[in-house]
Amino acid sequence: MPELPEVEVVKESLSRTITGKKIYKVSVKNRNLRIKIHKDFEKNLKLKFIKKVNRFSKYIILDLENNKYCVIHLGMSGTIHILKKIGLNNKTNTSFYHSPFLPKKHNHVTLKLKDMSIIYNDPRRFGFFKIFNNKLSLEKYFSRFGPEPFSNKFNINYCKNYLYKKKKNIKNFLLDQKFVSGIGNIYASEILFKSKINPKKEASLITNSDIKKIIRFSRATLNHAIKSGGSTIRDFKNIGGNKGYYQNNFKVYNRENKNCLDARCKGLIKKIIITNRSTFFCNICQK
DNA sequence: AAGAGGCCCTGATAGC
DNA sequence: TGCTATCAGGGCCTCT
Repeated sequence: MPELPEVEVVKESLSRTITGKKIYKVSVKNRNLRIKIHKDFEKNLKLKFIKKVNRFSKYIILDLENNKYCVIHLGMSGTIHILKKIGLNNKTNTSFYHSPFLPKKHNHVTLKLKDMSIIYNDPRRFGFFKIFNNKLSLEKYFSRFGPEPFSNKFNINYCKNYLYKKKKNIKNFLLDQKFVSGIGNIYASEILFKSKINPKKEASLITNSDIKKIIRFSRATLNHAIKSGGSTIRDFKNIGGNKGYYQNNFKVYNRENKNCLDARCKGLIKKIIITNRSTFFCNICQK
C-alpha cells in the first residue's frame, strides 16, 4: 500500500480524528512486527495525550506528552482503522463499536481513546511501532534519511553531487530513501515516465536537464496523488474506509503491453525487474 | 563506499 | 476442487 501519498492521506485523517485526545488503553495482540514491539510500549502510551499527528516520508509520528514520540510504519500491508463507539450494552456494560471495513484477522495493535478505538492491521507484519523518548533520539533516527521531494534540499546541486559517478541505475536511487525520502516502487516508475528517462539509465549519466525533470515530476506526481486520496491497489483505504483514485492516473504502472500514453509515441509499456522489483516503462520515449 | 543479494511475512492469483 | 508457484506497494542486514 503505502508510499508517501498514501501515508499522508492516513496521517491527515488520523490528525483530524485523534489530535488532542487521550489514550486510555493500549492492547497488543501480536508483538512480532518487523521490529518487535517493546515491552514498555503500552506503558509509554497509556494515559498520554496525542498532541499532534505528523508525517515524515512514509512514517507517521504521534507527538505525545512528555516529549515522547510514537513512530508508525505501515510496511507493505499495514492499514489503520477507526472504530467509533456507537452505544452501550446495558446488560454487559460493554461498548459497541462500528467499522464495516475492519478485517477479521491481523489486528495487532489497538489504542482505545474515549469514544473510539484506533486499530492497526497488518497481514505481512512488515510495519512497526517504535517509541522515542525525546526529540533528539527522534531526530537522530530520521537524520539518515534524504530529503523529501518537496524539500528545498532536494535541488539540482544535491542530486548532481549524490549521483556523481554512481554506477547503479536511476530507478534504484529514486527508491533509495537515503537519496530521497517517500518514493516507492509505483511512483518511481510514474516519475521516470513523466521525466522521459529510462529506469535503467546509469545515475552518473543523468544530465542537469534530467535532474530538473526528476525534481519537478517527483513533486507534481506525489502532490497529485495526495489530492486524489492516494492510490488504491489491492484494497488500500484511508481510515474512514474511503478509496484513493490516483491509480486511475497511472501512466505505466501495471500497464504491461498497453499503449504508451504519450500522444506522440507509438510504443508499448514494458515490464522489467530491477533489483527484484517490477518496473514499468516505455522503451521508445524514455531515453 | 558502493553494489548485489537475501530475508522478514501472509494472501491473492494463475496455472496445472 | 486442490495443489504448487509466483508475486505484491518496504527496508533492513550481510557480504564482497
